[in-house]
Amino acid sequence: MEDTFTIGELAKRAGVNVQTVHYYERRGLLLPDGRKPSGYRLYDGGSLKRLLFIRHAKELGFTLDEIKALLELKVESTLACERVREKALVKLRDVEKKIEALKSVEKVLRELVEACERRSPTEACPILKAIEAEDGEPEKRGRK
Amino acid sequence: MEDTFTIGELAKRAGVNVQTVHYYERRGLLLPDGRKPSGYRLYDGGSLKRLLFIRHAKELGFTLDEIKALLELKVESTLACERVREKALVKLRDVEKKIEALKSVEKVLRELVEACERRSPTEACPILKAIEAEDGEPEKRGRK
DNA sequence: CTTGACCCTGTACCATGGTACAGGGTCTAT
DNA sequence: ATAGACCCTGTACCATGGTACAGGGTCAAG
Repeated sequence: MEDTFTIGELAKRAGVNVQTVHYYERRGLLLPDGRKPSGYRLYDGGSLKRLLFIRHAKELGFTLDEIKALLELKVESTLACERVREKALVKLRDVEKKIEALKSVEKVLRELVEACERRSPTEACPILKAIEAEDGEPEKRGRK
Repeated sequence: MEDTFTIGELAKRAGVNVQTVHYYERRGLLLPDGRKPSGYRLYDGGSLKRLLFIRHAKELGFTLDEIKALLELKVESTLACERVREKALVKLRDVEKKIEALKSVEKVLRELVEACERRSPTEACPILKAIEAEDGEPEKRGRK
């Protein structure tokens, strides 16, 4: 009936390690529910859920600070849903942007690799040539 | 005809700042072509190309260590092309994997936001519920 | 010949998300 | 009652890619 456990068990159940739980505590994301007289931290099922929440949110690309904010929103639960949705939406736009950026990188890399396969044996490496050439700001030379 | 310039000019032409050039030097990516008697570093057009190469390769998602390896391959140029292609290919697979991971994150976030919009006003926030529920390892309870 | 912009070296610091270690105390099984 | 596994606090360290600052020297213009 005492469904409380030590930090080691909590960590194992959540699939993180003990120092990480300490770290989250330092960062204000997860406080123990109590302490034994010896000073050992005690956690209950709610803590485990919270820790799993942290882990899952991290997988969705939220930073620890963002997760902290989400956890704080949970507390003032009723009005929070709209704000949670907004945060998720912002994160969604973020993720979409990252995907677009990576896709253009992917395209360039793919073209480079293909150019490399097509090259005649005497030519210099087209990948290196291409990376050199690809330019951002022309910036005319001539001293300032 | 002395087409050499100081670190400040090099940095400006490449669009990075001076400390970054120092940093790349510490990391072994870009050494000055010489020094003035005063100790001022001198760079030439080749350095600029090299620095731009670094910048572009970074945009393609290579780390500084990987870029260093590419630059070293350039030196032993002839046989290098195949190895450059392999590195680019590895990076391409990397990028593809990142895109896939982000897409599944995108999907989850999108579903959450949509669920949130559909929810009846009395229900708790479905995003928070979903993040809690989403589980990795069930790991039956009962102490070890 | 002084002022300001630039350069030098060396070191420390930033964020991010942890990991590791030192020097203890506690708990549990044998 | 002692070994080994676990816990405590506090601090330092890791990678990554820089940025900033201190305490100087140099260079060009006016």
